[in-house]
Amino acid sequence: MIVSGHTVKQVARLSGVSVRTLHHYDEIGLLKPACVGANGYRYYGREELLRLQQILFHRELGFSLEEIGRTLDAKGFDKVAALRAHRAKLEAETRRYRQLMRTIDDTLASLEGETKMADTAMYRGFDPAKQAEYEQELVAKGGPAMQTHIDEAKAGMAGWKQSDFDAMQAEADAIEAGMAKALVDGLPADSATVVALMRRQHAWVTKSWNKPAPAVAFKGLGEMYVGDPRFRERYDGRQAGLAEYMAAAMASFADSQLS
Amino acid sequence: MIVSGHTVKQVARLSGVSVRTLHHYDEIGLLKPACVGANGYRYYGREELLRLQQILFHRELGFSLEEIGRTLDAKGFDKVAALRAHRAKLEAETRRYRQLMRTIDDTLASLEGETKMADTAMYRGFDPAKQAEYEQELVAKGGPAMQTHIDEAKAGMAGWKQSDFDAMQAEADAIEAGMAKALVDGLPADSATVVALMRRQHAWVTKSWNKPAPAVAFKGLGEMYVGDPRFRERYDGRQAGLAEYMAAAMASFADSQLS
DNA sequence: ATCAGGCCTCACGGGGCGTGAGGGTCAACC
DNA sequence: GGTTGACCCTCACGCCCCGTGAGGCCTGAT
Repeated sequence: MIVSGHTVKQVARLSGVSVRTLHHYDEIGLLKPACVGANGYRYYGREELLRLQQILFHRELGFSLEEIGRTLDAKGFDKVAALRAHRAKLEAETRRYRQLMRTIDDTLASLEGETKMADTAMYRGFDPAKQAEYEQELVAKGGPAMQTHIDEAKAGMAGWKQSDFDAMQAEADAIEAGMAKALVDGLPADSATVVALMRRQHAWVTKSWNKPAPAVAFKGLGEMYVGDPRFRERYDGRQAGLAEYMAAAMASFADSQLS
Repeated sequence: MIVSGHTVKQVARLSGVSVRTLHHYDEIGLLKPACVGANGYRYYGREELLRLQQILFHRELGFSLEEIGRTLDAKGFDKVAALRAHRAKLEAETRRYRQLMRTIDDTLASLEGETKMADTAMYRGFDPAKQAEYEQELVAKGGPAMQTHIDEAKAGMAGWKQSDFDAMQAEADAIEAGMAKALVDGLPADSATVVALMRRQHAWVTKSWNKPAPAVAFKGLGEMYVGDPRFRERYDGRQAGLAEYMAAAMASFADSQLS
């Protein structure tokens, strides 16, 4: 058998990661060499280089190595779609950076001009999860900010594949079923069971938006279930009163857990 | 004594960090509360909020908590200058992100068009330390890229204070003294002693440039010591032939260590 | 034959918190 | 004046992602 390809050092140089990192990735099964020589040497081929690129992108975006592995190994994983999603996230990050730069400018102005700055304004841009809140601060409750959220959600989902949608559908279905049962059982919106479901709901929204939903937005989403006929139909069609029940649970959850 | 200020949770909400993180920062002495109640509660004031903001900026830029502490506690620390430096780094990061996005676009094109991509091109933008090399790839050796480096170096140094300069001066002086001695002793440019000094020199350049010097640039810097009369005067004034000796050592180091 | 410069496998450690366990405190309402 | 429930505290263990040797084999050029 002809052994060819790049050695660890070569891959390290190409990609900028350390040799130790490659060893580690091999250890945990994240990136296995194309083949291993009789001497135990690792050899990487083009496919592995591409996979490493994917890994680095995901890592750049803050995923854990385990998540990355699961994502890349999920069947139906679409490289093209994933790359597009990465692009979108990078754009979001650059937006966040711009926000940070503005925060710096504001702080500078406040330091030089001796004008006082609101406590909340000092941290704009640090927490990605709070980014949306700042946006909402600007346009007041409701308004166009919600639209922004939805737009970003769409941008994030651009990188998905059928299997992802299927999985998300399944989870949504499970949550709705649980909520329908809770409703029928007459559980209060803040009962442990419902709170647990809301936790899943929040995780679901987080995933589908590609970022944690801030409390206000989560609550607003719940209100949308009641207000928007398409949503209302969907929920009430499954179980009478489910839309309102969901909204109540989400509001309660938002107030209690995410405050 | 009147105890007032923000509690941990409040600070956590304002800044987006976890309560545990605040505890941790207190533990390691990075961010102490303004005062601690008789009950042991931590209370943070405006000054602490500002310090936390500084910490978050530094953290965002990848500094270790220890480094952050030392920087913030260094007397003569200039908030304004530091903020300006942060801005510069954020700009650099956005540039890197743009590079990453371009890499994505290239990869996408290569995936869709079935055209092959150079192995090196696949990783553009991942390793900040290699960023400069990509820049140099574009403008060929020497040229305007060097200028870019110098400009960025200046931008980085904008965030320094007198004490920093003093420390850097001292280190530079020590290195030069060591090199002068090595020269007098007739040590070859690749002797262990000299290599050790070069390691310090490289670290020094890394610090003064706020990022690791790529091999080509390090070598180029050495050449500048010979070519630029101001540098030449400085070195040869200390010890005849030192400029050339430094250049030779740096070139050798660049070739051997950083290749 | 030698020798630098890769390569390998352990194995320890360390930064930056997450995550309980176990237990006080405080404001508010009964 | 109790009882919540939401805070607060202090340990202390653990996890992730490697950095950093130590100790030893491979290999290609001199």
